[in-house]
Amino acid sequence: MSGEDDLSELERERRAKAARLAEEGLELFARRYEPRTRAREVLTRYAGLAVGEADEAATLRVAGRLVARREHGKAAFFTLRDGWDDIQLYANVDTLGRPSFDQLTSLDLGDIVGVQGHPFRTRRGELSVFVECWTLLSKSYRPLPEKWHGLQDRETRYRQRYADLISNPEVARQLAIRSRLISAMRSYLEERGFMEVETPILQPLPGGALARPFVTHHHALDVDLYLRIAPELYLKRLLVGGFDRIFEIGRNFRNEGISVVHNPEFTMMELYWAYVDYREIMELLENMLPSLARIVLGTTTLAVGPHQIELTPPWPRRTIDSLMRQYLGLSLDQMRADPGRARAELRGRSVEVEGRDTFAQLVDKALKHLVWPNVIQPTFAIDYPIELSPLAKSHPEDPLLVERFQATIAGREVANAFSELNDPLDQRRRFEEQARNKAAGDEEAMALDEDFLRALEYGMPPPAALGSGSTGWSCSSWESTPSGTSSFSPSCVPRSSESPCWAVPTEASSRSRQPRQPPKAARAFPDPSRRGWRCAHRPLGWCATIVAAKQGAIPLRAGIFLDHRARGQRRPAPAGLVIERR
RNA sequence: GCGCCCGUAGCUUAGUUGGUAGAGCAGGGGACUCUUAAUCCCAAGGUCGAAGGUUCGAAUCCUUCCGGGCGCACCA
Repeated sequence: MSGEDDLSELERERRAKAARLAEEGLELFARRYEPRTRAREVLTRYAGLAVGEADEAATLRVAGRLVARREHGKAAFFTLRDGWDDIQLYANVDTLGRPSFDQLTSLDLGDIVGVQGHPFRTRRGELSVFVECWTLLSKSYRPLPEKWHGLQDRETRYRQRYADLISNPEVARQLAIRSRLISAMRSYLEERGFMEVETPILQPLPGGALARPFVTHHHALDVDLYLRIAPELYLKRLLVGGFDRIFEIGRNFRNEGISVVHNPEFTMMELYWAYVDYREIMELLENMLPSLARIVLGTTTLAVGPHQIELTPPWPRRTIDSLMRQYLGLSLDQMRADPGRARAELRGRSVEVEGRDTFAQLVDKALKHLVWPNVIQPTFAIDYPIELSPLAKSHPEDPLLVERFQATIAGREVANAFSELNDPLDQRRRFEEQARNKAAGDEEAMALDEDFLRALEYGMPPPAALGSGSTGWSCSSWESTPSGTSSFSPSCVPRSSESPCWAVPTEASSRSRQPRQPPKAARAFPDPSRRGWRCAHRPLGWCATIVAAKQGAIPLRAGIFLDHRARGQRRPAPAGLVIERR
């Protein structure tokens, strides 16, 4: 809790008002409000009430946050927000009595209240709850963002997702859709004989995808572990063990750039199906998505931007070769044989390419810049060149192709699948290829996983697999409103004030007094020689930078943690050392 | 990493060729018993991200720093 000095005028005003209400005998933070009816249910149950009509026999109890107030002397209207549904309240002096009415109208926007009353429809036609009595459930000490424009600032919206959700209920609705989608997907797969499994997130070797991993450390074992970049290799081990239809929905972690569609931690569904190839996976997907859409949205037609997307199967299958011919004017063979010409054709279509781009990268860029933007309706792009897909099984008719598809909807890659390699010797060769790339400086190259190869050597039934990231099947492609991100809590660059902060008392402070507000968990002082730590160096405030050292290639700085009462003094008493994560 | 842009009251913002800030919402006081971005009246709220510099004078121009956003690249 900040000291009074740090509060804005508005916050002081709210605290004073809260104290006043408490004096009048109001409990500021109640325990429960039960039974209660959700706003959504009230709105549907009484949708049939005619204008001006009231159902005085009914008693409703609704609860939520006051987000707007319209006073009319001896009457008042409120907007109560319950989740992402708003319902109007009407109160007047005649029903509540003067003291209760005055208290109600003096509440702050943002306060959470419970209200008992009956439903009626106003003369202007809005279904409302006529307040007969009310209870304060939680006092809000912070003013809400602007009621009409909502919270706009992107940074604040991501960092303070709670404020965003209060202020922009559309975001809450999108997240609820996403949640229902995942739930429906689970049921759909289970009904078709797939078993949900959980595989390690902490892995001794990161594998199954080409990406930079996050590293962490197991202290008891004194070994580095990696947060998984994909569950793939562990799911395949389960296939070896005999499970023939499995899937996992969970987080993957990739140490890459952060953007609206790329969170370093993201949810992904991976599915493995033994004894089939990518054709069955295509059928599964083109049947599953419309089915989920019907459950979650009640329709198989989606509005995405200006486009109407129809999910009904079958979706067209287009080979990469035919897509290249159509959009680039070159076949795959031509591109492979003459990358220079492919580069020229791409440049001619104003796609930026670099001289060192390989055949695989050129195909990738052509897909991304020329093909996907033009493929609006659900489509399977199939039969990728082998250079793009080191883990896929080769095509029976063309050794330079693999059995792989990507499903795209409205130009977005929704899923990626292939018939999986199950020859351990072949797999070993491809790992070794990756090892050479690693040696050549490719940070994303896959590590050779001996245990995984051993599993394959026992024999894995031929499987096909599907991977689908949540950005593909969440709001942006399922709903027309772009809400920024599909994540409940988007990752942000940590702020110095939000970074994990540890402090240990120094001699000086243990002799004097502890700072009034030491950072929480001020217990351990992590070894500063470990990567990724740096000093907090806020210029004047809680700490001051005292040294800048260099440890290996990592610049390190440690700081003195000051008792904040000592601010402004010439020689403040150091209360501890502070370091902060980069 | 590279490029472009931004930072003004709790929120949403205006600010002209440089003359030390003007609104709306929210908050305070008052009026109003069916409003819905309610309305009307009154008053209050700002070291214009920070520090330097140029200038008689800086929110505005310059430099540095801090915080952030958006493209591109990598990728889901």
